[in-house]
Amino acid sequence: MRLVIARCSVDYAGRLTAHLASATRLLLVKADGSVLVHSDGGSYKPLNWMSPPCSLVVDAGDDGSGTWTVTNKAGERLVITVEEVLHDSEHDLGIDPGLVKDGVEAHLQALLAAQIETLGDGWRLVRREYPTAIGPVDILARDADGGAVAVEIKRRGEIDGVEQLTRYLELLNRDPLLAPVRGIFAAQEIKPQARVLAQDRGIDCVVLDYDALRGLDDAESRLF
Amino acid sequence: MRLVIARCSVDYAGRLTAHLASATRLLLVKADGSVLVHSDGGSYKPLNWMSPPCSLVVDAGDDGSGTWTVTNKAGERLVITVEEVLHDSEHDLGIDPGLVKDGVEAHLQALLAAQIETLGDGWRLVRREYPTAIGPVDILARDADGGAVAVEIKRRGEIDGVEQLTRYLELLNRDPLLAPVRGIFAAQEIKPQARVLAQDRGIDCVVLDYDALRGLDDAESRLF
DNA sequence: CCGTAAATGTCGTCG
DNA sequence: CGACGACGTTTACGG
Repeated sequence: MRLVIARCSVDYAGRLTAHLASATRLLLVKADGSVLVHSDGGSYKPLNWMSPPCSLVVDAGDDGSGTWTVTNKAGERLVITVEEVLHDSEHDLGIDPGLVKDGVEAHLQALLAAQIETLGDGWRLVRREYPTAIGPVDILARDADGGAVAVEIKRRGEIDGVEQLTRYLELLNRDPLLAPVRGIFAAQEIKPQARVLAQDRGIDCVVLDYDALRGLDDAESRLF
Repeated sequence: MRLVIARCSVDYAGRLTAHLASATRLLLVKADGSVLVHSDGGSYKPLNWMSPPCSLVVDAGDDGSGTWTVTNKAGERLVITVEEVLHDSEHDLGIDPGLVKDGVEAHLQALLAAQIETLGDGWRLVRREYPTAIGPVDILARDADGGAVAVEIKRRGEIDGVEQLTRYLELLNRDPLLAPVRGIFAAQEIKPQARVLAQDRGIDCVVLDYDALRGLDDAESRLF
């Protein structure tokens, strides 16, 4: 990894056209050839960048001033005009073991599938990721009376999730072995607009308590 | 901006829980207190980070080893355990003039509005950003027979865009002065699933040629 | 401040 | 490799 602090201007031409006027910035060159241009503010997103795979050609004099040109196969082009170099260092980082995540939607789905009776007494899991022509429904279950129920799970329940479940329900209800299929929209948090839309479509909303689900799961695991 | 190359492990607890095993990485501390943890690969996204506003507390010995704790108001927490510091430098960057963009969806919309006859002979533009209760439709037009047409424009046409247009059409068709309103889904590229859904809803799909639209626009501009 | 839509989205997964 | 949905999405914009 190469770290350069330089006064520079930047031009990008690719999926859009963009320009950065001259200022002092961090130029970060990664081992895979990718380049990030960071300012001293904003968020984690660089002002400008080129993602790998790409190739960097540096045309610079002894003082470091000159032109960096980064291109990729799609013909996107990032041109950095370096006027003055204030810092330049190279570092060997090695390979990163990578991030381990926990607590996302997949986990919610696994927990709820394992504890489907949370939704109602006598409920049974048919299967997770139940396939339809337009994609899999998170959970298909049967209620105590044997009626089919499609469950869509989100961390944050917004309008798109209700639309998604609506499409699934429309398809599932064409299957005479399943119809009528009820819908349940389950999320840790459900936005008011999503709730209204769900209600309008006859879809029930359930707010999931992640900690409680995890706690129950731990408790049940310990019974073995 | 402070640049630190260090062997470290990282733990994040907030919207999810995540862990990075010990390895050599770049720790980037911006003037606003935000912290980015970058490896020597991946893309512009850091392995882990904390966005501003947040506060950093460093508890370290003379050799730099110790613990960095970054917290924000929402109670999210990023803990960096520094084992060894390989580089540490501070740089004054000043304020950045910021990025100037060109050539996004707004431009597509302007071009298509100026050349609405691209969609059909005798078509007239009613207005861009035609307001509805749930937000503005990109373009409202009248075809050669005077029938109302709502146009939704995307750079990449995916399923969400069709849903969006569907909601607009539902509302517009309640207006007796407009109904019946046809829908057109226009994009530089339309995904197969979006096309299928659009067809199912009676919405026509149009693939836009950005270069051709721009070319026509330039050609017409030159006539003045 | 909330809600919606766009993004040079990026990232995983699965066919 | 492409399609699709999630994301600690982030970011910009409008009410």
